[in-house]
Amino acid sequence: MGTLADHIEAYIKRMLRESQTNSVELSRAQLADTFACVPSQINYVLTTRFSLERGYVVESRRGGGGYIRVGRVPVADRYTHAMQILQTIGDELEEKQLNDILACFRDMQWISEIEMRRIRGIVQQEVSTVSQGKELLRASLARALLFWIVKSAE
Amino acid sequence: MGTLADHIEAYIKRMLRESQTNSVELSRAQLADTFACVPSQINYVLTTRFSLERGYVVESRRGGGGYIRVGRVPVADRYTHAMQILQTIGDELEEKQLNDILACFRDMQWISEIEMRRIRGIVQQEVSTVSQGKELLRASLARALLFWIVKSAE
DNA sequence: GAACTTAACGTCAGTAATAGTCAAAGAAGG
DNA sequence: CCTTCTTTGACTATTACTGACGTTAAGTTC
Repeated sequence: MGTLADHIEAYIKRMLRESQTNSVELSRAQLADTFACVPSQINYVLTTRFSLERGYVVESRRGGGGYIRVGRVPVADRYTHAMQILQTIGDELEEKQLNDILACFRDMQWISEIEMRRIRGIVQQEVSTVSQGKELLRASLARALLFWIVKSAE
Repeated sequence: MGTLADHIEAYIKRMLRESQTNSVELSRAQLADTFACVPSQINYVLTTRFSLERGYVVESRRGGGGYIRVGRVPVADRYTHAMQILQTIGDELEEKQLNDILACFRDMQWISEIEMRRIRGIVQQEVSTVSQGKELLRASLARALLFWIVKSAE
């Protein structure tokens, strides 16, 4: 006997399975009405169950004709490993750790030597623009760029 | 389905694609009539969807024989243009500005619709992990990812 | 050619329709 | 108990659309 959030999650996932396009468009208010709950409950379900890490992208628009679109991003098996490594990146990332990860990606031939240098360059460039929170920014940038590459390779 | 504004936007973009000259001339009153709306709705669409930030120029003239001309911003060298846009990103970047840049990149066919969503997803994901400096982080992430794409396309 | 008329387009503020955020209360499980 | 997950609702932000009123250009009349 699941919670309300579980039911809403299942409902959206069923819609996704039934859609040909791998994405569905919802109306927050209408969905909330269907499940007789407050609209913000829908946001709760989306943030807890349909995160990028779990393989979903959520877009939305407010105002008249607003909507919420939930899309499935396929996660290929051969990149599961790469994703696992990305998930080891914590809040902060030292330059040395970044180099380790880049070396790992290069060794796995997920990126080339040139791309490795390019990533280092971009990250260094961006990190040098801030005076505080360099490790935080480095972690975000590394995750973002490597995630992009992993996803693009699919 | 989309809103009225979305339809008018699509209509104008189709006209633009079909025109060889990279620009189209409209009659506000006539267009409003076609879509059965008030004329100012056309202005709304033009300011929200065809801004300079998104890579369009709009000229118009009032009075008898008045017109509205919508054109794509002239792009001599696509790479240069992309870099120029990236350089307009300052220290901070609001979500709205990011959307404009992404829309512009998509309209220039530098990125696909799917890639646009992916970037939005990655940036949202990363930005949501911090409590402060969201605009700062968004600016860095956007620059890094888009720079990566531009460089990779060279 | 000044005044008037007509035909465009522009602005702005208000209303309605959506969605997002956040903190606090409640429930469930250890 | 204590922690973590769920649920709620008050408040906020964004987007779409309309209509009244303003501005500009071209044509017409005398």
